[in-house]
Amino acid sequence: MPEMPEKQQAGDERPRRRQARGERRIAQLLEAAAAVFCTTGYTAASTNAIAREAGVSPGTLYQFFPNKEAIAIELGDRLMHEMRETYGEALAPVDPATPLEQAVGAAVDRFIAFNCEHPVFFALMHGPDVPGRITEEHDALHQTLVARIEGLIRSFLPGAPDADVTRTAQMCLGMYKAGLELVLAHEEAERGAYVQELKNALFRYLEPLTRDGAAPAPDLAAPPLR
Amino acid sequence: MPEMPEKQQAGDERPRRRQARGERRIAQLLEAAAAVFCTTGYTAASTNAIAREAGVSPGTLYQFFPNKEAIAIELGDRLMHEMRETYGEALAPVDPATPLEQAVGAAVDRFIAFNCEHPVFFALMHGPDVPGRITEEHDALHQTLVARIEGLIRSFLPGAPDADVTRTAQMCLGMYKAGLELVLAHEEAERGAYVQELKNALFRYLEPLTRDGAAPAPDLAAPPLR
Amino acid sequence: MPEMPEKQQAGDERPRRRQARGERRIAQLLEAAAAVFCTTGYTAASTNAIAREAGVSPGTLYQFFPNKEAIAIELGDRLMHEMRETYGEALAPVDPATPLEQAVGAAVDRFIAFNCEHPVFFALMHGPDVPGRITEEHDALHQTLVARIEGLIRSFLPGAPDADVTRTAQMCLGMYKAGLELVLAHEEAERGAYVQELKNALFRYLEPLTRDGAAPAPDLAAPPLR
Amino acid sequence: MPEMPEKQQAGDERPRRRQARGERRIAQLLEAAAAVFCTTGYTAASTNAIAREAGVSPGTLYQFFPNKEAIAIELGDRLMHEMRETYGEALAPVDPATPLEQAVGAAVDRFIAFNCEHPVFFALMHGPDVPGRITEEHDALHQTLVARIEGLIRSFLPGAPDADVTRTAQMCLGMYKAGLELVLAHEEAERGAYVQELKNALFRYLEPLTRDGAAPAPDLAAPPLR
DNA sequence: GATGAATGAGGATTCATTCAT
DNA sequence: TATGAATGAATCCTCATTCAT
Repeated sequence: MPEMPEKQQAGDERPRRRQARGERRIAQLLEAAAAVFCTTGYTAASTNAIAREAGVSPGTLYQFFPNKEAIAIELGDRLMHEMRETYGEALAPVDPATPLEQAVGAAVDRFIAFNCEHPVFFALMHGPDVPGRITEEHDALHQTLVARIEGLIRSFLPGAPDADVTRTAQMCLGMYKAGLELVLAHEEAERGAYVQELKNALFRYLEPLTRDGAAPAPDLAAPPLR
Repeated sequence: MPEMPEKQQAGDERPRRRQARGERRIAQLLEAAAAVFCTTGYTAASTNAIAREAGVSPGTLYQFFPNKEAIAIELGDRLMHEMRETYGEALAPVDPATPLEQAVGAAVDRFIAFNCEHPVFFALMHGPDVPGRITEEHDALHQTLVARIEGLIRSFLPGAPDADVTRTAQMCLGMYKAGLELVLAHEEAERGAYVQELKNALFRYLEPLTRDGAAPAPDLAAPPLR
Repeated sequence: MPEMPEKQQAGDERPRRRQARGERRIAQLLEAAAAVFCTTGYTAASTNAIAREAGVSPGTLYQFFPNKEAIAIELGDRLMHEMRETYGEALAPVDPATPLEQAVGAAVDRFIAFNCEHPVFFALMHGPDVPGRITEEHDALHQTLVARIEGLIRSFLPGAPDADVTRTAQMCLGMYKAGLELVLAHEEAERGAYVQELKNALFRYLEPLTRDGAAPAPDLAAPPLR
Repeated sequence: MPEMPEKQQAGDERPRRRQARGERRIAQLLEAAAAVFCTTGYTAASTNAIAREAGVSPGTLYQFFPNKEAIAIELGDRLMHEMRETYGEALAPVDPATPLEQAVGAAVDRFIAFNCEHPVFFALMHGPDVPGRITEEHDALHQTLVARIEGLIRSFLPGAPDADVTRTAQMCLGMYKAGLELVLAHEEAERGAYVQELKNALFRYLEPLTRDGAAPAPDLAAPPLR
């Protein structure tokens, strides 16, 4: 047992040196996984395909990840990390005085820009195509995004009840995803038009909420508008 | 259904009866496929599983459908057919005088009701989880739905340019899908709240369009950010 | 549903005709499995190897057996069936007047003969090499054999308590197996000598039990022999 | 650790210390191997699992053992060594005057006690479950045990021919193994009963041999049946 | 039409072993 | 020495599809 303590105690350098290669491999594998997820979708992606794409043998992949889901989770984590690094803690750090349309517009632009830089993002967000089968990695990503949107919403609606904010955030995320799908499906001018459409939809959805403090929505349900 | 008679010129009865049996088989298979798509998702569904679920041999399945996609296409077609039968040609046959919120509310309710009666609908709408890989059946379904929504929108905006109507319809469908996902993911009161939220989002998105005829939207595009 | 009853009702011919091929395949696969189990042992045997030995593809094997264990179970069942067919319900149908040594000798001879004709028997009896990991098929085989030996013992010791009979039978089976291993490991004269040795051991083990009715063994434990 | 420079021409200390570390590693690995063999069985045990259990990398394992079999061989050797250390050269150093039942009882008790202290013993004794595939380590263990039993038998039957003694020893070992399996498979009182049963079987098997000097067994072969 | 057998490539995963550090 | 990365064949098993009956 006292086999390696003398070198160990210093810190955590030692294990690192070995992992240099490994760390590179992991990055390589995640990159490959991203590519495969993008082209085939998460469900249809195979670990063998990922390994092949990464130019390593299947065994090597399994040295670093126990299975496909673990890869997706790690990928999602890194994506979230990068998003946080790039855009700060909230999706958009807004001061409440910012006009809503500006905040929404900026958030959408960032969201889309981020996705264009990291196309896997989209693939991971959609995850397996079964509603019931929520896998861990998909959910983690989803929850993180919802939390970020909640933060954004709260900066405009400080007093709103949690449940309402969550619901609104979920709805916004859904609209984001739907809009993103449309944006990605088009090009050039049409793409721009869809970007605008998404901004419109979100702005209009949120705008009424900011008019009266407490009530999260002047629901058009019972005696709704007017 | 009497789609290919030109080859069967001679008899009328024989082919009929044969087709009768075939029709039943096909219905059986589609029902089974629906069940399997719902539980495992389209991508992960296997033809063998569908055949098993239908209580027939794999060979029989392939006597009626050349492959998995064909099953999904036929399933989508029938779904669309049924929707048309149930709800008429437009998603909601509206008279332009109907208040928008009412029209939207009714359309959402129908949409959700239809999906609850035909859960495959959701599975098929989402289809394979890759954006680029638009499969035929998914697309057919999608186009049909878009067309229906376009009809609905046109009844409110008779003079709007095609491109704008299409874009709006696409956006609406995306919001529908996103909202449906949220609705299905919750239960009881919360589900109801999400239904309302979806209605709100759609109404608010569409409402400005109805205020001025020509301009599809008093876009917050032009003078927006500032 | 009323798709095939008219042919079905007659009996069970129809399904059979199809299964003729399948039945043959099953026999073929079991034969191959027997060969593989014999050469590589149960634990190390692979389903692919069995399929290869049978000259079929892996998929075919899985059409008939869900996994390796199922093959072993079926193999064991057939073996037991054959044993019953060949030797009757008891391992040796004895009349209590038969001298014990004769009964033992006959039983051993049959046991060995049976094993020589069906070498898998040995492989299956030993099963996976972990004591705790008793697999179903090994256990089934074991229990059946114990039961048969119990029957044999009871014909000599009608009044013995169940627990004692079982224990004795287990011991006999253990000795049988151990002896068989030695017999198979040798050839010619030496093999014969081991056969005799096994008979001796069993006879001497059982002989004292037959001398006094009730007591299963004049135990050499406390004041043993003398 | 500063142990590498010169090959090892002169010093006594240097090599020693190197071996010291190596010895510890080896012991560590063997211990781990024992644990793994016990839980998964020899055939199913993997070198990676052994290394993991030992807390070392696979590479380290292969620095000391060329393969799995070598581990088993070394493990068996050490086991035999320990047995010799603990119980002396013969399985039981008996003076011919000792009553047989006492000698047998003591030997069985020791055998079982040893196995309880070293559960691998059992796993190694059974080894790969194929009769033909006698692996080296299994055989070594087996031969050693047989030799020890031969010694024991000879102390009672000084004049018996080698072949007979060997055969008897082999048979005894087989019975031992079979009995041990039963003993381990039961607990509490039942376990004790099986221990007794094993003693009975061995004693009764050997007892006739001690009655007349020359003939190894008053075989029930020649004038037996009758 | 219907069946069930057959296929073989491909899925995830593990393994004994080797190699660079 | 020791490590951990790497390998690639082999594990079990499934799948879409075809074929003989």
